[in-house]
Amino acid sequence: MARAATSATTAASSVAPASRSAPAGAGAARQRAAREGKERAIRSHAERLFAQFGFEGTSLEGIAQAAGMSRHSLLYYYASKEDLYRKVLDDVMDQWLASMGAISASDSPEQALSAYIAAKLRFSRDQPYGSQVFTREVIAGAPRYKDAIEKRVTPVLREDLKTLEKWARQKRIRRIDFTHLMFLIWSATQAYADLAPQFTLFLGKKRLDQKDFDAAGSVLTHLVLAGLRR
Amino acid sequence: MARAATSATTAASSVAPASRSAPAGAGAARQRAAREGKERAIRSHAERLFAQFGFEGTSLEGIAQAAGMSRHSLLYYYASKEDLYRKVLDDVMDQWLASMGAISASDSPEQALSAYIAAKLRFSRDQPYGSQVFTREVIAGAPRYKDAIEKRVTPVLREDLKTLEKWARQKRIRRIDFTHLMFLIWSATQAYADLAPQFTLFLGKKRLDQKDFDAAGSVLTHLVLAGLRR
DNA sequence: GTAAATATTTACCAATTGGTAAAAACCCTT
DNA sequence: AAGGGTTTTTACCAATTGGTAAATATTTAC
Repeated sequence: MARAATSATTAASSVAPASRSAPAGAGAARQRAAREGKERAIRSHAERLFAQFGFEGTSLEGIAQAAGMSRHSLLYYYASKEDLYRKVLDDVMDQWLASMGAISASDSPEQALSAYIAAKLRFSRDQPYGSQVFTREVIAGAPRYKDAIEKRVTPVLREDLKTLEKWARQKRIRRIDFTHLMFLIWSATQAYADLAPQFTLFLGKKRLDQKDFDAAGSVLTHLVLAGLRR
Repeated sequence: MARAATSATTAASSVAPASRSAPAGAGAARQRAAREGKERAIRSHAERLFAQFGFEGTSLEGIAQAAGMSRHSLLYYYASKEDLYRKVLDDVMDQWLASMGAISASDSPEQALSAYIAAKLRFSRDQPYGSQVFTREVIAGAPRYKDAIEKRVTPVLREDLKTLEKWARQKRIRRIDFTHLMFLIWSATQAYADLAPQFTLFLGKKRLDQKDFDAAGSVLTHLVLAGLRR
């Protein structure tokens, strides 16, 4: 009954129709571009479906259909479901690291933390599916991505802790338990992607808009800065 | 598809056994107790497995096996997978409402909010699986439990908002966006159930202990109270 | 002991799952 | 136009899925 992950309409999407009036010799390049486009399309649809139905609940058939190809073609590009899943999460991590970065140690604590929170919220707004896939993986105990989390997320968090610790030594912020502060910022910002359905339900609207994200940022930033004031 | 035609079997049979004024009927009581025990066992194992694998990723076979019975016996107690799933979430909601309650309007804001945060964290500690099932459902867009969330969670949240609003009018707390404040408290406390695997990974331990929950409560309470100070 | 309710087992089913192997079609370079 | 690499299609497969129906066993009440 995985009808859930299988879109009824075969129509599908994506994959730009290879512009063929390309100069001679560019055939290989066009081919490569087409391939990359297809792989990107696959990962993008997979991300959306994994977010909604989880790893086990998403079928390759459903992903392939959404991407406008057969399951067998999909398996030509990705060796297995788990392979695809991991590459989707790789994408998420890449984009997360690219858009986030660590807490800027050179700015003032107020500036740096505001910017950090804003960036994290922007990520939730722009990459809700990726965020959801990530959270689902974590809830399940990270059975397929533990190593990558350990290797890519943990170091960044540790770096941030050092920055906060330094500011505390300089008496620029109050010393509290910075680990749990980071957990709080992480979870509160993450929630605007993961728990958006619940939030919209309560707010009585279809989707969160920019105002909601602004308000969320204001509240969280205000609380964090107030809590760190000496 | 065909699941619409199924039901009424268990519901009908559980209607009062024709009030026989016979001497006690200790046998029937024992039988009823045994049945309740089995149903509780089923729901409890189902909760754990739904938390780990989600609705689609959990098989009735797996639940039945964990509960020490055949899939067919399980289907005797619960008409379908979705029926069982919803009843698991009913349990979660019951326990949540019983252990939480609204923000106490009669206490001082500081007292009431501290108690509220502590209770929510206790729930995350004591019912991590239920919390996870709930969050998974929300991430997926609450396709199977939207009504109950709307009916049972939303009113409580609204009540809490009114309390905060009242305090603000009385100038006992600073007026901020209380809706997003509630979202923040919800997500931050919820995270200690849902994201525990990530937190333990970072903390380098197997499971969160009481100290972690205490520290989490301290940080969150401190931030909330500091942010609400006028 | 017997009838009736309660519970479990057996038998069966159609659909879907992820994946392999090989043949066929397509496209690019020469 | 031919050869070679790249994609897609066809054919298969064994396992698992949730669910129904009926037969059987077990327990309870009389």
